[in-house]
Amino acid sequence: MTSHRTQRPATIPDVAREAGVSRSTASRALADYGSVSPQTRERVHAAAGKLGYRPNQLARSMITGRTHTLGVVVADIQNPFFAGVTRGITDTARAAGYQVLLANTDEDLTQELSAVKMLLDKHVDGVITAPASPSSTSHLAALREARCPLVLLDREVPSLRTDTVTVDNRGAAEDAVRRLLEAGHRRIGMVTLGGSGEHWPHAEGRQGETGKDGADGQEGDGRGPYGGHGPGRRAQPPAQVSTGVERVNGFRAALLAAGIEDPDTYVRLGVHGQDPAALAAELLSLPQPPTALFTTDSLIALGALSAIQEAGLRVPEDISLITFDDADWTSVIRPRLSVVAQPVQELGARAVRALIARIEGHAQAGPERVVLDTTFISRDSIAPPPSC
Amino acid sequence: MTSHRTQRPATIPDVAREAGVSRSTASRALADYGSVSPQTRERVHAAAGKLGYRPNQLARSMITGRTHTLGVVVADIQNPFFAGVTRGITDTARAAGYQVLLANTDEDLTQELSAVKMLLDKHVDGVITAPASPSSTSHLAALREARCPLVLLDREVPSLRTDTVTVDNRGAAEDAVRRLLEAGHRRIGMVTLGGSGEHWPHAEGRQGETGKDGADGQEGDGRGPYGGHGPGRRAQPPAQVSTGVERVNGFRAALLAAGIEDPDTYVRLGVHGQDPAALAAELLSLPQPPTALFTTDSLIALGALSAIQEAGLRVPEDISLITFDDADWTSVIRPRLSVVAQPVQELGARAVRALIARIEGHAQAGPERVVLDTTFISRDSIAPPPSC
DNA sequence: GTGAAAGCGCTAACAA
DNA sequence: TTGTTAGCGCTTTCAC
Repeated sequence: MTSHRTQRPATIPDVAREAGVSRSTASRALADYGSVSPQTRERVHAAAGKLGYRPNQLARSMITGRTHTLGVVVADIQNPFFAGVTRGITDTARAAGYQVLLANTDEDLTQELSAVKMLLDKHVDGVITAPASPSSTSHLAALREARCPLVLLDREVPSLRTDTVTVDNRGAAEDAVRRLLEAGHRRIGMVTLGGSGEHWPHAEGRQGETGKDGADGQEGDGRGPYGGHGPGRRAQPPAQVSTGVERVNGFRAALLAAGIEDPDTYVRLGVHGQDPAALAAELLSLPQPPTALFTTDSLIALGALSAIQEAGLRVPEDISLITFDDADWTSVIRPRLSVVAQPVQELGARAVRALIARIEGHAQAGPERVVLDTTFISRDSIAPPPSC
Repeated sequence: MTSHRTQRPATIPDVAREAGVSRSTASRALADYGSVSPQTRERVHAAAGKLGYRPNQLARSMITGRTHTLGVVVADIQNPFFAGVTRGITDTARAAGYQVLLANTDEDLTQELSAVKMLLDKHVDGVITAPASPSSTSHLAALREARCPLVLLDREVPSLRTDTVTVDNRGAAEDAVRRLLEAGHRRIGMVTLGGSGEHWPHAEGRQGETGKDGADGQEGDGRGPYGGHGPGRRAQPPAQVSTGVERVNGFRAALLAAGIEDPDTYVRLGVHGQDPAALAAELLSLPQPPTALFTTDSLIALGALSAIQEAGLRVPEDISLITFDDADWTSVIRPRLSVVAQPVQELGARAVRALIARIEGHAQAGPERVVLDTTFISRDSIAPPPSC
């Protein structure tokens, strides 16, 4: 009964035997560390090739503590924003020799929690996430405890002091809304989904019943008033508290700067899962409805569009519209939508680079904070308000 | 120098010591196998809880040969079709206690190859993929060799005799085109991207310069003529050769059945990466342009829409349009698009279930072939041809 | 029902 | 430069 050697995958002992060296020499030659003479190296590789040797990554990982796997936790891969981000992540990771373990959470804290636990159990080398909550972050702290690097994407959690990759949400929103103001609009509505409701703090000003913010509350900064500024070169903006909230703050700043006293009248900050169309419809059915709408992602824009049509209104004659996220359809529908484009793939790519830098030890000492520029793409969905 | 026990994660020996049992007993109690007395079991679990013990999945996997990880290889997560499928996959996998390792290929065979290799190296328990080519399948055969179950999604490779989850592309296309015919159209165009060009066989009939089909060529079926049939209850359709090609065949069958002699005149089967808008524009600039267009995914529909607008045409007055895939925007643009909706999440879910059944050994003997129903959603993009 | 001992495939001290 | 030895954390015979 001769054993078939092709049956069982070849192991280091097999290669060592074939090459006539010891296991450790074979290992050194194959994993490319320590010192091996060129000839032996050659011989070992030849033997490995001949036997079709593939290192058992499981065994290797157990020793080295590296799995070359990145954990990615996002709310919803079906949202074009996250789809683009994920695309950027997987591509960049692969190019750097890392694989990606993906989990959806639907903005649900419980799912996020168990996802992170799983990732930790699987010994990922690092985690990228857009956290559902800035306050309930014990699972994220657990990552630190396990010495598992973490990069926050799209959303910041100041209390965490970890690497982040975001866009300047406040500035971008402010800039976008200013375009609406410049077109002559005074009643401007905003529809956004602020994450999982109670978890995220509400925006500055009245709208808020607060909701415990900042949590562990080191780093009390980032809450102060924010000097208006345009896009482009600028000083480091303060830490953002929540993507949705920051955008509301930018919105409000723009209106305030234009002398509009009660900027919150037309703000609808919904919770995740709420129907954006209903939120928009609510605004449109007001006695003095807004003459322009600002939405914070392409899915919400779709809802707004739906409500606008339902109300028998036309864009931009009756109502102007700007949205975050340059989804593929925004330039095909008529009128084409003016948008705040986020560099989605780049966001993912930068997150991966920051994470790998951290993993491989060539990152700066403190947390790195990457803030990418958005691009306003002017198309046909903005016109002066109908009364003008 | 007392060692801090919270520093290093607790291991089985730690738990065993704490519970006052042997390693093997602890292992048995924790992994829940063999026989352990209820009391010991209790004691071990208590100890584990106290120490915050988490099993090292790497070590466990090395022994058991199971990683509880599924490999997923898709062309492009940014395509809403794959985003939906991936969503279905991750959700179903998580519910079943599996994680998902994701890879994008951009329909590139080389990337698909290395992705599969990586997944194998990572010892995934199974792989789900929408293969880029039906002929170059050596990497997929390698999966079988490594006893790694494989489920094909959206596309079939008859030579592989493995589980597949698809929709009835031919029937769905035929049905959709029939709607166009019933509206009075005779010049119907089709724009599709057929995967990576040379890899996929061309459609039946003239269009084809062939391209080696079927490859290893066991199972020569699935190429014969295909009796027309509606959606819904039906006999098992023959194996599909390529999603794109099958749809072309359905298209052609419908036209032929309607007595149109030269159904290929307005068919544009592009290769991946080609600009769908250009393909559509080409059709529209013909001396006798089509009065209706049929596209095979939402991205192509966007391209077609773009070309239609460029040509100064209106939907549906000047030209009718039907597309595969009920992307979110199709029901919001005006006119709303009539579509062939695929059960995207369900496709992913079924693929996971088939795969896990295979992995866990409770699957039928032969390959399972799941063919899901599509749904035609009638909206406003179909009208009689302008000349009528 | 429980424990002792072996071993998965690999890397990493330490010698030589 | 190379070989010897030990051991990562776990499961799993095999005795008892």
